[in-house]
Amino acid sequence: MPQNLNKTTIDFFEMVYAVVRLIPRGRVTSYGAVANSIGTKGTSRMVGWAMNTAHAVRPKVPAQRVVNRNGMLTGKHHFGTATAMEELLKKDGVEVKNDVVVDFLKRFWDPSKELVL
DNA sequence: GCATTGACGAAGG
DNA sequence: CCCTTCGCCAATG
Repeated sequence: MPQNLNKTTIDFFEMVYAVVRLIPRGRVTSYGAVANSIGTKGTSRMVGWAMNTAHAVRPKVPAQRVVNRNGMLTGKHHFGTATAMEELLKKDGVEVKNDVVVDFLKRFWDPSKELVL
């Protein structure tokens, strides 16, 4: 993870936002992966919780690129409309079918893994 | 300051 | 293989 992300100096939410914003267009990741990338392994739930307030943060956090480990859009309900999250993902070039990201494994983007460069 | 909760995840039955 | 339970940890009441 970026050296700027120090949980001693930066809040947990800020770290989550930073990682999520680094997700490339057309790729997705999971809450657990984000949590792991920022050091706090077992905070996958809080990652989702952070996404809840992400909409109020500038610049907007692409929370639609973060799904659960199955690639399911569990947080779509928090996007205002029922199809908002799918639409955003579709704009990113990510196909969504039945609330699940198609080819999730191929589109999966591991922050801690691909961020190291 | 204790109890509940949550956009999760892994393990067990 | 589906469903339940448990663990995780920070925020919230």
